[in-house]
Amino acid sequence: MTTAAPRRELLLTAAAELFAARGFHAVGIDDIGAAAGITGPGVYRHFSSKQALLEQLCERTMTRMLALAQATDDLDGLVDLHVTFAVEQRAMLSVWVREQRALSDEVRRALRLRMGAYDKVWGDALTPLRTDLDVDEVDLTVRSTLALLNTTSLIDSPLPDDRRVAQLRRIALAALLSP
Amino acid sequence: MTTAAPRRELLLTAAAELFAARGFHAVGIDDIGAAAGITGPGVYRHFSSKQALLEQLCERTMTRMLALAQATDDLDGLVDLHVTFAVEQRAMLSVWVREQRALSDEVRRALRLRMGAYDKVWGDALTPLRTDLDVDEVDLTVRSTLALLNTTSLIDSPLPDDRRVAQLRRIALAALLSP
DNA sequence: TCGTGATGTGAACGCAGGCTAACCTTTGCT
DNA sequence: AGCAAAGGTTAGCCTGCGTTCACATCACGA
Repeated sequence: MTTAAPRRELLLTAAAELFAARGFHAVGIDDIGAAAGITGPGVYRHFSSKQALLEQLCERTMTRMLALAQATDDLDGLVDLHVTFAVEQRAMLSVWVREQRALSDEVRRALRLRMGAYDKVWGDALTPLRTDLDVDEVDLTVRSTLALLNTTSLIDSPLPDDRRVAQLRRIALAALLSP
Repeated sequence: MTTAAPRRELLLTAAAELFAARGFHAVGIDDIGAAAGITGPGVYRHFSSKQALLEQLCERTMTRMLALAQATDDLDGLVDLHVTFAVEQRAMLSVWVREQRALSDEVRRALRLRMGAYDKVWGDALTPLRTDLDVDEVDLTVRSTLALLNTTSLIDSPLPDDRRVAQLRRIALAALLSP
């Protein structure tokens, strides 16, 4: 018997799946509740609103990613990290990519800031390897590559996960390093 | 004095901008009308519903892109085409990337089919150049690269358009061709 | 000049869906 | 035991917004 996953956790992961599959607006509070084994209004015992749920979701994902990235410092490691994350946390990434605008301005700004810090880690790792590019070009390169990896969450390929990861690593490194 | 743009056109471009900026659900029918110089209900003289408007938008964009791509046959040309398109039609692409799920199943399926045809043009151009990859890997490579270019529409960089285009071309070709 | 179709307007309708209210059970502490 | 807090339930409120209606206006061919 699995250790009782607290309802709050159930709700978060259920919501992530649903948002990823159908989109924030197409998912009702009742759907979220049901997916976690309770009725709609029960959700409000754990989150103050549907938006707040989305915010928690983005917040915690971003925080985790940033922490891991800051503990890594070579580009290879960063690519590995992000690719693995993109494959494992597919749902969360597709939510982040597509539902940002459903967040309050305030929260969105805060998350963008942290996203900027994440980009910076990558930029710092890439800059010494690409002396042929200026700052803005490095930045565009980093952000495009991350966009590639993130949007991957929207693609379903017949490839098994391991080969998918391998191929994505190669593509990402090519995009970053080819002069 | 500019030649009178028919209202229908005005509505389409206005809607594209608005959807891109705020998202389909956050834009009201009144907003769309206002941006084209009429009131909300007036929109229904030209489109049967808000969804139908979105559908037309996606439909026409996809059709244009596919036609252009099929008239091109080398990979360089395709990359040029898509990069240019991504920079010029930023709004449309961001709508396509993020609002697909607001479409009816029927229309979405139809558009996905055409998107598949577009991917295939790229795949056919890439396959002979990447004999080291199998079919599925070629496919993932193509789709990732397209995803990269598409999502670029969401990134704003201080780079002027021409340098942006140049850098994106390089990145895309690297992603496609580096072994 | 009149009739007709195309286009636009303000007012109002209907309803989906997020959220609140009122109430019930269970748990655990004193 | 007994009280409070946590966590669920059903019923219902209420607002926003897509859509419809009834009515003006204009362009224009007969």
